[in-house]
Amino acid sequence: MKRKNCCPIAQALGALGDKWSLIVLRDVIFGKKRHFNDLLASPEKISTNILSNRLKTLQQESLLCCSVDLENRRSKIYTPTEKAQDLVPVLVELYKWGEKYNDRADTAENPLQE
Amino acid sequence: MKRKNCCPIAQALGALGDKWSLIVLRDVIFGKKRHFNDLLASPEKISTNILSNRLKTLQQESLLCCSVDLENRRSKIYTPTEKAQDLVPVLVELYKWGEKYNDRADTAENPLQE
DNA sequence: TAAACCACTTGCAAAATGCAAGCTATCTGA
DNA sequence: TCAGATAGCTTGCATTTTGCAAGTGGTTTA
Repeated sequence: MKRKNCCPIAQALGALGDKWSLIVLRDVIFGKKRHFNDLLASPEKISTNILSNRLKTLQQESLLCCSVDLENRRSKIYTPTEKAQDLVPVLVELYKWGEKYNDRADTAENPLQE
Repeated sequence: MKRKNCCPIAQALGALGDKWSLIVLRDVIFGKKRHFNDLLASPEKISTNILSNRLKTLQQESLLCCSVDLENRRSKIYTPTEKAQDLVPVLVELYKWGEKYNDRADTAENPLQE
């Protein structure tokens, strides 16, 4: 969603305010996932067409860049840009909030641990 | 979207990961908007049915509470809960990110100024 | 008491998401 | 060398969410 001429929060949500973008970025940034199938394997069960679409739009937003794996040419590598790395504080605050109000945060996985 | 047994980020996005929830919360928290028509008037142009639906789901998530304006009984007052106030750091980080990567942050409104 | 106001609801179209199957290029093992 | 496996998709179609416009029903104001 294009949201020019509006407040920075709305601008940010124009790029990130959907069901999957921040999940994908979480996995790329914290989970260090780099391949399509890695991202597919997340517990949130994104489907292939949505993931494919999200990877495209995130590249268009300059949040991911894509390169070919030199040792395995059928494989592509998705890496977060600096713009994506700058979302770490957002994700950390989301994490803290989710943890505080999550019914059972104790049993959940923790993607922030490296 | 219910997302039990999953990471806090996904949990948070289950409540907030749509096109409008954080916009509404931004206006209630920073814009101090309290009435249906105030929220409708935001520059992002939410439509009445979506706003109505969002106000319901945000109440179900315990993010907003609703009361009747005692001085004007046709009017309802929506106020943020503590759970919603705890989103301030998330919104602030989103604001900073949006500002950094916004084409024209200079001309935008600033809902964080009170 | 008629008109305006506030907070919606309804109907319908368009866009996003979800599921399953299939497709193409690359690679691996016999 | 060639059948099968693998990686990264695409396609088709159903369901859900969003978007727009018009209408509704109490409340208040003139």
